[in-house]
Amino acid sequence: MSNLPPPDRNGTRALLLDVAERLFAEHGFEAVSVRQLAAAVGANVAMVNYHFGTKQQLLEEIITARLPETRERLESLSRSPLSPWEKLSLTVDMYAEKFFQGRDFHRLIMREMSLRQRPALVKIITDHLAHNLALVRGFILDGQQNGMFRPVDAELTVATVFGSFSSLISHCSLMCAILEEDCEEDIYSEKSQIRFKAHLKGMLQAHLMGA
Amino acid sequence: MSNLPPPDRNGTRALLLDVAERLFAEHGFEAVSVRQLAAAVGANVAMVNYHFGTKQQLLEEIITARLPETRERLESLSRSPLSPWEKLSLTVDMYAEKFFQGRDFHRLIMREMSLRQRPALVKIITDHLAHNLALVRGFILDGQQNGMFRPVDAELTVATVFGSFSSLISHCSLMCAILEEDCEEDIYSEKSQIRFKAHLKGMLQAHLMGA
Amino acid sequence: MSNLPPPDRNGTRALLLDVAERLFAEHGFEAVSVRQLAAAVGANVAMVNYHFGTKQQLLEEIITARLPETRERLESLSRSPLSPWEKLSLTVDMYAEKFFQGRDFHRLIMREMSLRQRPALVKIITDHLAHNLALVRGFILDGQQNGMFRPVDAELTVATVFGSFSSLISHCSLMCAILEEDCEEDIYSEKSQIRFKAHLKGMLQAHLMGA
Amino acid sequence: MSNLPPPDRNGTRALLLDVAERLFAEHGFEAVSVRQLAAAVGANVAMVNYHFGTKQQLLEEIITARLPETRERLESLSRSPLSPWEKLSLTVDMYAEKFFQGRDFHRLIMREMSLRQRPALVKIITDHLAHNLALVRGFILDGQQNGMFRPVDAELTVATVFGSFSSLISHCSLMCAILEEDCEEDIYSEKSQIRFKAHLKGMLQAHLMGA
DNA sequence: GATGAATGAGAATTCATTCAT
DNA sequence: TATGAATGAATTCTCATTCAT
Repeated sequence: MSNLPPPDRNGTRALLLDVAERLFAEHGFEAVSVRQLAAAVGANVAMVNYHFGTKQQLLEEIITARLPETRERLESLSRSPLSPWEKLSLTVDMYAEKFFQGRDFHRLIMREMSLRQRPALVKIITDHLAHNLALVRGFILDGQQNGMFRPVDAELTVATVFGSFSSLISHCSLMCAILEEDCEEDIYSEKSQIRFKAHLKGMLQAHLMGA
Repeated sequence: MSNLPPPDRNGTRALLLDVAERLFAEHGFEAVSVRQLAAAVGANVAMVNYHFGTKQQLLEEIITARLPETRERLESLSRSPLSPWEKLSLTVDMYAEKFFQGRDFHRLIMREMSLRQRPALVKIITDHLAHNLALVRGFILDGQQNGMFRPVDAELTVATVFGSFSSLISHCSLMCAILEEDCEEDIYSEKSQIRFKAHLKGMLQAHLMGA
Repeated sequence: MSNLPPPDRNGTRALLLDVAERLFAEHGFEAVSVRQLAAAVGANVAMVNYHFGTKQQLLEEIITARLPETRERLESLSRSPLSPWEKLSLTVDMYAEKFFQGRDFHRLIMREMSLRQRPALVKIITDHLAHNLALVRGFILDGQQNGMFRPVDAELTVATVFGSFSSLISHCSLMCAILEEDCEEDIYSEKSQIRFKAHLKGMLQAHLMGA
Repeated sequence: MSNLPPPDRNGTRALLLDVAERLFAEHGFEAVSVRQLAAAVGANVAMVNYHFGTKQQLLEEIITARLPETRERLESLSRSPLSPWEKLSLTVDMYAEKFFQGRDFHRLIMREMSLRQRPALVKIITDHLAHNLALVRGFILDGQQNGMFRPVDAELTVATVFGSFSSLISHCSLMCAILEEDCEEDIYSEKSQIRFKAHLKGMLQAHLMGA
């Protein structure tokens, strides 16, 4: 019951985490130098190593800090007494909000997964996401067992949902072109989010429960 | 009267293109040094610059050389007298084959699109893919106009299909975990490809035409 | 209460400026590598870039730092109440001292001017020197207006004086041969300087004022 | 008595000599790459080494080929029955013509002399020029012996004449500024040459023979 | 916590030159 | 003579990291 002052009150460290997340997401981990980072937060070059040990540890901290969030929300959803379809529907809502809001973070981990550069990090990310998606798959399997859902390919259905989110976030320039938006502000607007949720839910409904 | 097979012509150059595609796909453009590349093909360090000018121009050549392929196949499909659903179905087949076979290339361009490092390259890729996806959207719109398809969100449907492919290729470690495969050989096997095609077509059918 | 003399402050930076001036003057900018420079001052290769950004910026700093000196002295001479001839005579003295003492620097800027490699730098040097020589020409024009000097070609007279200095500094091996000196120590000795001043003043006197 | 076709009828070799002289003069020996040279004459990279052995031997051939010219003309002038002043006057004419016309060559050898990079080459140039200037000094000494010239400093007088030419050629941008010409075409025009000859002869006359 | 100088490894690139054809 | 690919050394510069203050 120690009422400490908020532990990350220290400005530089928190700033570095924030700015690094954005810069890594935009240009890639290897393309952002420690000097650029330091300059971007108005700190000394040595601060990254002082606070995080190495540049890679900074990356690891960015990622591991935010990974557990989704897991917790999915698990509580899983324990709730809602119907499988309601759980799936809320899952779509939650993912949409998370991905749209934390675009940088998700672009970052998705790109990290597509590389074979830092296997330990890939494993951490993969384990987290796989656990989450297994929960989502559970919703589908539940629905199939009680006859509410048709016998679709549950794993690939989950993959399709995840891929839709992932692509919308990672390939923003392409999505702008497809959606004929002027990009960036438009594509991640509240309106777009609503449209995207409706599309995914509609498709899942047809897929799982028929028209 | 020497009708030799091109003897050693372009040996080094072609080798570099091949090996670079694989290495860039695996570790990312910035993480692969020119020295590594040269070592991997058993050539001198200077050969990359000799043949391509700069490392980035090598990347550009890799990408621009293979981009037009898909476009041509989609355009001929577009001109064919098949029904919208048949066109869509063949499109799924073609994309599956292309993505599964040319995994390295597609991982590469998808990661490139997710970065803001080389805007000119992103534009080239985006333009090509957007053109292709506009053709696919055309198939959906055609189906909707002749009453065969339901009034779904055509653009986001296309995005979902693309996202499914993209994620399957780019996030291979995650997909392995979801599909409970031992990865790599399994996930891109003939069997998986058939499964994936069936899933996508089934989902599209339910989405577009009802159960 | 430590009123230390600047202890080791700027050690490396100042050393680099000094040594680079000498090496650039002797072998030419392009022929001196950053490695050689670093080795010559016992510093790390990266120090040139750390302190000056690029090798060329080091050159620019060497040059722009010392250019203004002469200007100030000529301007104060210009404002003085001396006669035109006295001004000219003191100008010869000053130039002789400057050139003999700062041989490396002057060889450097003179060679730089003879190249078309770094136009921005050439412009800076040219502007400075042209301003200075315009002041010297002013002394001649003044003398001509008040009837003390004959109507010689003022611009080319200035050019001749400058050329004499320049050649003595830049073509040292040739000057040694002409003057039948054993070179280097002899040619830039106090004795030589006196001889050179006397020659130039004598020639100018005959040229401007008759025997 | 073999009436061969002129031996340097071979285009590439002669072209290389010409173009290299110009490029070396403009940008300096070290700044001009063999590839640039080859490109400038539309030949293959290997041609420089094929024709001249090394890049430096190309430089040496450029220089040694043209050095003897002036010597011969001065020696024949020396043997002529003209008066010392006439000889000096013709010397000024000859130098002016040579320097103005062969600017590139003279800029090149003058810059070479100001470096300590290629001592053997410096020695060859120095020996040639020193021999020539010794002849010119002889004209002055002759005039002094027969009482026509005053007892000026003969060596430095020669140095001044040489320095005037040298500076006019090497520091063209500065000379343009002093002479308020728009440069390049103007400064080396026929008119400028006449002006320069008149100035030098006038100055020498006053210096050597009084007004 | 923070600074600025310093380090050593490694990056991409360019160089003159060579060689088989 | 001429070509184009190839070589290996050397170039400038940037990197993450460290250290004394």
